[in-house]
Amino acid sequence: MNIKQILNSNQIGESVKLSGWVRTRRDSKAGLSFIEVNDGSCLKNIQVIAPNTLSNYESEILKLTIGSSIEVNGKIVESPAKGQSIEVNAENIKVFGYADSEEYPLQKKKTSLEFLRSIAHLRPRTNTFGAVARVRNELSLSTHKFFQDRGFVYLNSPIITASDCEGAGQMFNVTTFDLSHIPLTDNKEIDYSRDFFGKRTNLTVSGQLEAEAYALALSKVYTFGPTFRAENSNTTRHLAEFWMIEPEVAFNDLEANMDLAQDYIQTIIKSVLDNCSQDMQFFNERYDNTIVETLSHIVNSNFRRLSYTQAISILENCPKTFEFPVAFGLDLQSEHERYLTEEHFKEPVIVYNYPKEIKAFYMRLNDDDKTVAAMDVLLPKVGEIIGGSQREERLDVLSRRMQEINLSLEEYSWYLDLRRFGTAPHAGFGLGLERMVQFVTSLGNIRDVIPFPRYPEYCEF
RNA sequence: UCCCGAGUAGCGCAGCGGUAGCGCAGGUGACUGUUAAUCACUUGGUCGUAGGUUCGAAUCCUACCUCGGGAGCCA
Repeated sequence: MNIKQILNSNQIGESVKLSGWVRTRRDSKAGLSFIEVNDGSCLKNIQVIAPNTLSNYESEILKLTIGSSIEVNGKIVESPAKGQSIEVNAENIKVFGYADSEEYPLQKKKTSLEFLRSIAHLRPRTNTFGAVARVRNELSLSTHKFFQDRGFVYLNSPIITASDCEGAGQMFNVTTFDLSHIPLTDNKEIDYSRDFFGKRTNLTVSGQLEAEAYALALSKVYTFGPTFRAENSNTTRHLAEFWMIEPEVAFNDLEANMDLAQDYIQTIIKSVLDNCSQDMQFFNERYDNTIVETLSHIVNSNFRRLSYTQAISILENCPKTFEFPVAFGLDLQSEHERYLTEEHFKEPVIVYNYPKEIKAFYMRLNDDDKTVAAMDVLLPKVGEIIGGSQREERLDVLSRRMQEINLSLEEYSWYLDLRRFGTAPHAGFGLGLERMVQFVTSLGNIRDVIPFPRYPEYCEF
């Protein structure tokens, strides 16, 4: 049994075997040692009582340090002391490995998240990172549950792609070239025809285009995979490698898309509140004493929906002065989004119908010919957690918009085929998993909610 | 990439022109069904790097490096 099961079972008198890592050891002159063991199954440790009658008490138990790994066989008993209702009386303890306390960096003391980032291979052994890992897992699991329950098909969109898709930012080049001897054409340009795929290829920045192909066949699909952006962005909410969830639904319009986004966010947050209450209590106590309340509120109330035009109007008429100008046609800056969601409404906000000039070519042009059916879901603190839209399903309109921004119709012919043959209205969005984890755990830096973060100038472990 | 801020013992920090200190961790001892145990003692630092100013620099100046926060880009 793992420690979570033992603590929940309350089977007094039962024999158990448990394994884990020592969080602390206290010795008593009464002839026993208290060993708190954690195995990551839950936030809580279990207290193991090691009597000095154990054959290896002097030789091994008294040498157990924080971080040592052990296996315990013993009996579950009621604890005579305060602090825990049950504990395990050890009948034998096997030591797998010690952790020299002069060298092991995790001791009973405060450590900063920045320092822990430098020991990312050991930080999962802390309360915070254990809790983050479990919450992240719950968000992933409930994501699959949410979509599966609604008849979506899980789609594995390609990681390597040849489409220089949607200008979603700088891409990582994928090549097998010997970079010190790159083949050149007669014009001294890189000869990608001699590369592995015979053309220039990159890591995906979005599975959306491929998801559209499958949505226009299976009706409802979602992708959930790694995404790569080579943008030189150094912030608390950007990573070069992150995980994105992208549902795509045929016959949905923008309204249905917003409904889906809200339902999805509320559902996965609720499942974290329901299934990770101990971890959430920890974040509430240690990081943000309003987070559980905030999340509960979000689960139970509709997101505020307003058009871009309405958002501009609110910003123009608000008493706050902004660093960046506010006007129709200009994109909303971070400070504007934050004002809307953190100060004005103090809850999640969905802004929709943006000017076409500031949004991607595939977003459906509205009848006003000025705006597109785009939507961004904004959350307090993390900002944009979802970007999505109803897609342009009209072949002529889509072709025209692509030509306007000089996209090659030939290269995207397969994408245009989707409109050429049996086109249908459809919509979807992308949600950054890490931003969701960040929001739910209330941790300030996205680098602390992914096991091994990758960002400019940093790819350790 | 730009704008701020910070780099002092393993970790968290104070010192801000006179030659380095506190807390925690570690070590030793005492005490204890203990619980971030407690108490006493104790190890440990060429103050990010390289220059410069000064009789004298952790403290002032310059450059660089690293980290953090904010901005842009976005998920």
